[in-house]
Amino acid sequence: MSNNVRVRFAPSPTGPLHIGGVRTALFNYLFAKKHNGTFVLRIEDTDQNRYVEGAEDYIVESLNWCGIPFDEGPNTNEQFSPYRQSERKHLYKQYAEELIAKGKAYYAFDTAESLDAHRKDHEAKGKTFIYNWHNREKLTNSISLSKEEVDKRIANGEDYVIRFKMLDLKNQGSHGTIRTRDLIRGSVSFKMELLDDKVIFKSDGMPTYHLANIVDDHLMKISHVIRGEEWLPSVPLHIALYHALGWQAPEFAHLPLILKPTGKGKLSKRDGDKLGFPVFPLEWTDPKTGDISRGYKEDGYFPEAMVNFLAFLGWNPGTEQEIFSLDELVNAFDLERVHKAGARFDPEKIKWFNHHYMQDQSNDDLANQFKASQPELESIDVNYISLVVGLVKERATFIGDFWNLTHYFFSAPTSYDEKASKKALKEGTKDVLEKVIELVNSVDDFTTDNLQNTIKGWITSNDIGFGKVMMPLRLALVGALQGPDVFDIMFMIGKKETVKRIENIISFIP
RNA sequence: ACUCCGUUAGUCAAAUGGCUAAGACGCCUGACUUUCUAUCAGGAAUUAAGGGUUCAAUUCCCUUACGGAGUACCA
Repeated sequence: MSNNVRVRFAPSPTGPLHIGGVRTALFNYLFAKKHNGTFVLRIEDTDQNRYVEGAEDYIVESLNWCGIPFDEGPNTNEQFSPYRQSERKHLYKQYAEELIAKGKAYYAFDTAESLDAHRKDHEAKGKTFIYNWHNREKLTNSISLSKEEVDKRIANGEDYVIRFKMLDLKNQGSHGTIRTRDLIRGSVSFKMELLDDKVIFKSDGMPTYHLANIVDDHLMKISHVIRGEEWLPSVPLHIALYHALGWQAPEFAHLPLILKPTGKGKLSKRDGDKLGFPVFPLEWTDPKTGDISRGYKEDGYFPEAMVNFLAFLGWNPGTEQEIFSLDELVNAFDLERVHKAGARFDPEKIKWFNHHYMQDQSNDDLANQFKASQPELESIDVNYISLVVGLVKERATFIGDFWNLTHYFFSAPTSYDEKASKKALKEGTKDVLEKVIELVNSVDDFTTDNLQNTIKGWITSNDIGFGKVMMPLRLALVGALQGPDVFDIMFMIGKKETVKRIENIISFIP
């Protein structure tokens, strides 16, 4: 596995890229980079009905925002292009026909309605309709029909699909099982007799996922297929297809699914709406309905935080280290350490990662982001904002938290928190604050240290009790009982403003 | 219903056929003779159940339960 590692992320452009898809892409990326391989993006747009305008661009932008760009893909002029299946349409039919010629596939004329009827009929009897070896001779296809009849139907332009002959009793004799090795799950086996004859080529002239997928993986020399667990049941089909075409199958690795934070099933857009967190990397506007789905980026998450969090959903390094840069992830990543069981999505934990990555950024960087996001700060010196940010950033998770945390650095409080007032404003508070004004005025060199020494000195020498002074003082400056060190706040807003705010609250006290 | 996959605290999860089953998020408590959503210190909480194999099982095997996925001319 040196330089021959080629992996692909192969989404369908049917809407915004789901967070689970991002994780799949991430694991592909990590695996590729770990082995000095190539990460390919292939757009699987074989279903024209489900194509959604803008979805492909969204996928590309999302990967870029996450910092996991592809090496080959649409609009890169690489040797295996094109990378959109719709542009590779001409490639697939010949392989379907090759399979027919080899007796491994056949034409089928059954209409969707008649198959539906069969399914309903079976269901009513408590059985499952499977189109395969046990009934294919009774259905309408090139096995049950004469060659003339088949030719005639095709010549008449009748709709047909091509089905893969999954198990051929005449040639394969026993039913048996098909066994394979999955890089994550180990040995996996399937009973051949229960498998159905899947449609590999549709009546609209397009291949189905299964055919297009293996043809492209083969042609693009994909060495490892890393995809979601929902594909595990298709593995026997894919392996049989590789065999039938005389190709070597790639290695498979099926990733565990990402589950809802609570309740049953896999994570869906609805869970995000209900519980108030995004399930998409970027904001998405539905081109048809105009509905907007929020994105991690717009909600204030840093891509590093999301990537770090996602990496730990279904994988861990086996050490106690949790904070990983992308490079460190590449180094540590190993498919063997990927879990088999589905992982519940925890919106709280990704916040914790975000908080952590916030602390890593410089005050200046954060100040610039803060300033850009808050109209009130337009005329404020960014250096001042930077100092403010430095005082509060350890209690912020998002840039969007800053305003709530710091507005009193920029303008005086216009009201006082009711509960805090009850707690802080007691009998005698007025006198205490009046004395504090005196003390503040007496500090000529207005620094945090000088303020602190003066006021704390006064408190201790008069044996007053810190709470009696500090709480009303904080309330005067902030409007609530929150924020960083009171002396830092006084220093930042300056002597004049400090005095003004204390006078304000004195006049507020009845 | 059938097929496949899975199951360590509320969640993400580590570990080994054998000492008190890591760590993180969250939660609770305390501290910081000034607040807190921060910080620090503590705490509660887990091997799904039942059978085997074994001197010994969370680890290996079986059964049950539960969970997930798939059973489309969707991917």
